[in-house]
Amino acid sequence: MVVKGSSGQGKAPRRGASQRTVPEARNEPALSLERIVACAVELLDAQGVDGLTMRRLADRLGSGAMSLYWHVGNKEAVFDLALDSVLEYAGQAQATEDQDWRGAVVHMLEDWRAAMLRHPWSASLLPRRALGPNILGRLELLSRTLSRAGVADKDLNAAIWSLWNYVMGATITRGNFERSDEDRADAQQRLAALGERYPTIERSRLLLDSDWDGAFRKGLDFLLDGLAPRR
Amino acid sequence: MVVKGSSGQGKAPRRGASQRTVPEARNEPALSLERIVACAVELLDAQGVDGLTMRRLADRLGSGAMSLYWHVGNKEAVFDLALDSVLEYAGQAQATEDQDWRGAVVHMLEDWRAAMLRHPWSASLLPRRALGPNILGRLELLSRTLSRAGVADKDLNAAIWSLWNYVMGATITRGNFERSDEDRADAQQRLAALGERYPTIERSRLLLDSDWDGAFRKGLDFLLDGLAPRR
DNA sequence: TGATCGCATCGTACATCGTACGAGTCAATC
DNA sequence: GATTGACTCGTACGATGTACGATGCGATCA
Repeated sequence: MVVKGSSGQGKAPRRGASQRTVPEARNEPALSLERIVACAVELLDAQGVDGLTMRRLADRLGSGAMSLYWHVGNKEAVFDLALDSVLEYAGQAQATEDQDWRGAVVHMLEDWRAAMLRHPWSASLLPRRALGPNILGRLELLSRTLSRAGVADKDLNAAIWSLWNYVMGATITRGNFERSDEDRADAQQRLAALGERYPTIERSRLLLDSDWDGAFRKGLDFLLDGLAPRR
Repeated sequence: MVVKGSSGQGKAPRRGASQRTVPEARNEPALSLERIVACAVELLDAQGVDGLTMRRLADRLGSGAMSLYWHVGNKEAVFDLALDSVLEYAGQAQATEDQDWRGAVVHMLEDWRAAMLRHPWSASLLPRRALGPNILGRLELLSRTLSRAGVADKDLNAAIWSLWNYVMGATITRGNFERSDEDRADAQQRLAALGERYPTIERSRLLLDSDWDGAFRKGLDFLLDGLAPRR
């Protein structure tokens, strides 16, 4: 059993009422794709992208490193699965039917951004062709909502990508500047040292105390105004 | 001599008219930060992010692997320097004085995007706090131009980040979907297989033949309309 | 002239990584 | 009882980033 590419969820091992004896020498509940992915997310949260090693992951799961490869194919797949698993979206069904399409779109995109900010490593995993079911689901929802809101078919793709791009960029940027206080101090000092070369951004304290959330909301509104004007 | 962080460019070795004899046993022109960075970019262009190894880089430069560490500190620094070096912008001085501020902004941002698309690896390096001089320069230019165009100080940071975010996201997304035909066929097939779950994005062929450039331009225009309305 | 010193280069060595390979263990089936 | 297939894991290999120390060089100073 191998999950290739980014798409996979394998069938869970069936194991009935009877317990395996060896793998869980005393307590470990046996490997499964779900456990692996969940544990990978934990590890990424705790140690960041570089902290995720197949060996460490296996240790945490109480198994041998090579056992993982029955379930996942390779490390790339672990990354892809972890990323997609973090981007699940609950509000699929209900909100769509609202006539408040704009509220629905904003809600989904803000939730998206929030999810990624909860897991800062996710931003650095984005630059890869990972189109798991959750990501596709969000795209589908976005697409359907905009379409229902009256965006013409010929403008639909442009609208979707503009919004998606905006969210991606905002998340990545935000993640970059949300480092430790120490890093922030570093940046300030470096900028001050080069102050005369970059007077405008130094004066506006661009790197230091921008209102990220406000800026995100504002830009999003402008985009929506343009893409699908409030009638 | 060590370039720490992302900011550095060290002074070039001074070497007068006389040649060193050992390092360039016959032909190699001696190590320098510039040569290292330029060669790193070449290597990244040719082999992608994973293709860049200190050993390979050193080989190309005709030197030993450890020699690089006199100039760069660590591999991270090489990445940061390569990224920034690719983002140089020529149009600094002249365009700024134009009254056509909007043209200047659009030009700079499109040039930015173009530069990153010329070097597809740059997108995957973005999610890191790399603020080299060229990136800062672009931010400064953007900032100054918008300010001069009449954007109020209190709105300035939000405007800058919205634009920056948009460009980042667009570039990263575009890079992801510009893979080989083979990958594209893969995606198509995968989507078709799951067709019934994602009918809307399948119908619009979202992943296949979107007009990236057009979408980019359109979204950018909307953003600019909102952020700094044409009077 | 020789001694000293800072810049720069590089060989060796080590820890760590992803993972190929194949042997092992079990439950279910024949 | 033999076979099969799902699953686990120990060992091993090649590659990587880089710490460390040895080495050579030109310039400076005695």
